[in-house]
Amino acid sequence: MSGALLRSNKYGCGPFHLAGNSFWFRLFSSSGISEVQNEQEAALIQSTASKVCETIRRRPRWEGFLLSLFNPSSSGILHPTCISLVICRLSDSNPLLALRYYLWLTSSFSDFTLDPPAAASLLSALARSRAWRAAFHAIRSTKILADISIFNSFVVQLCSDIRSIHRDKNLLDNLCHVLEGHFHPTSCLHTSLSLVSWNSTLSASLKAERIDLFQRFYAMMIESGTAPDAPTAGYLIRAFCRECRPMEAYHVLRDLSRNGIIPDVVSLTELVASFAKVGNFGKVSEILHLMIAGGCSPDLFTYQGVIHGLCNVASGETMVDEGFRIFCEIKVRGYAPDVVTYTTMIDGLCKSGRMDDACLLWSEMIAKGMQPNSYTYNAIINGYCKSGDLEKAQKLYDEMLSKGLEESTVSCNTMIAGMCVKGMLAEAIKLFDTMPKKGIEHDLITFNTLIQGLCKVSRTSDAIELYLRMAALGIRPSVSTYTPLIQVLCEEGQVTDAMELLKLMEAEGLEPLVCTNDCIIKGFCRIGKAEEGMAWLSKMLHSNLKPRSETVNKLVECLSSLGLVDDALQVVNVMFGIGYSLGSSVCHLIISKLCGNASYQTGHVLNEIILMET
DNA sequence: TTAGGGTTAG
Repeated sequence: MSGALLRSNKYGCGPFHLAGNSFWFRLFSSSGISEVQNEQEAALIQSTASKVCETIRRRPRWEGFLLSLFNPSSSGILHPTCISLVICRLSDSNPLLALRYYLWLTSSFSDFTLDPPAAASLLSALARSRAWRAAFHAIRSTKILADISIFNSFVVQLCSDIRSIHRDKNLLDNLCHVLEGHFHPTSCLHTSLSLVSWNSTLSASLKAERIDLFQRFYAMMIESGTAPDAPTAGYLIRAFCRECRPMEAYHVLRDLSRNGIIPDVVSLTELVASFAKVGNFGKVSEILHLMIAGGCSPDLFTYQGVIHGLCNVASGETMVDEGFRIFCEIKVRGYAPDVVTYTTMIDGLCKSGRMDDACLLWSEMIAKGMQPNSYTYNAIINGYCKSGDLEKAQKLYDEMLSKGLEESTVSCNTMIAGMCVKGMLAEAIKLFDTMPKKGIEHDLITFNTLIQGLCKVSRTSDAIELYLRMAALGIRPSVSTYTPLIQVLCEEGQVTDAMELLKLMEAEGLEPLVCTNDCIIKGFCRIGKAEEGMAWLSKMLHSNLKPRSETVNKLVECLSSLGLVDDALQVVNVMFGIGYSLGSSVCHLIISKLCGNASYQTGHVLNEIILMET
């Protein structure tokens, strides 16, 4: 009985790991007792453990007097079984108190280590109550992780608590850091985590969108000699996809399939979607065939990814047709498109201007008992905004609200863009102003859309005011913020201000669009500073940027008007080099200037111009 | 027992 108590008690706590010179060891050795030898002692330890728990629960700052309340040599308070009992009991009721007791022990007795079952009990109690920071405190400041099995269950518990991981951005970093310390060559812990634990770290990193951590966990896993399995390969494929490296993911798949292993449908779906997104439909088709041949049938999500890629505007209209064909085909084959699939297809049709087909699908999904959600509404509202039917867009917007679907930054941005396109700036500004009152945040797109709208109608100072407001809100401007501002300033001849903005833009590490350079040159022409325009052109050419034909024509015209015919001819030469031709009015202007000045013997260029004219 | 998909500017 007494032996059984020592080996394991009803709390699952085994014997305390005694260092040779520990306080308790000396205490019992000196009295000739090294084990709990009878039931009387067992009862004493039980009783002391209960009293210690009571004291810790009820009295604040017990650390200062606990040892004076319980005589170490007669109460058994420092007996390993007693300590384990206290830890386990406190862990059950109040894990943070258990941790406090544990930290008190480690700080009071330098050679103290908790026995693995009690350590496991403490850590799992902290994990159960999601006290991850406290758990990491225990891990970092003590030797609590001496046993690998404790580590394994801790890792799995932490990695499955995605809510906490999302809430506390440092949790996975902490885990990675602890693991790196433990698997360091100088560490005494050489046994690796289990495959399940490693996989859970990879899965959690993906869910937290922390590919940097994924790579570190994966590197540790491989270094520690753990062989990856099919789920590992699936996670690896997904990690490569997230990094926009589908070819590397594809190579992982190839290596696996050579060995007859086909990863899960989720990772293959992500790979298919990645290739579809970049328009590599050859690879899409290859993987779909591989899936079917390997017995891992593509599902609705897989085809959804394909259709989404095909409907992408960048892919062009014919691809939307192909997307629609697949959408119809999968229905025939027994797949039941859901709200997301319908939304994707409706959005694709809207973006290619096929509003009638989009409306047919809209009715079809409702007839099938599916209710459009905010994504579906936004897609079709955007379609009507783009096609200029703002009345229909507004009607659907109101319908969306009447159905209890919430307005969002996206829905407001869509309407603001639609209003701006129609020149309804007052309405756009009104909607913009009501957003914060409704608790809807402005974002970069909101500001960019409205700034562009204001610039389009030359409300430049209002646009600049908005630009300053967004900066004050801490929203970092993007290239799309600056482009319309610089353009309108140039059009108004305020080239100095435009250059100021350009400098700000470059200071923020933003690369101006090529057309912004065109605006600057035309701006210089507008204020009669053709030579500065020419200098800017030369800068563009040195940077291998191709100006627009219209821009160079303007520059030639301006230089000619100012009588700088030599310069004008130089630019004409550049134009011919690029493959541009002179517009007829500019041509007439330069010829008249040449004829008016006999000193210009520029036969070559003149000949070319005359040839071009005829 | 579950995972993974869709909407806004340029």
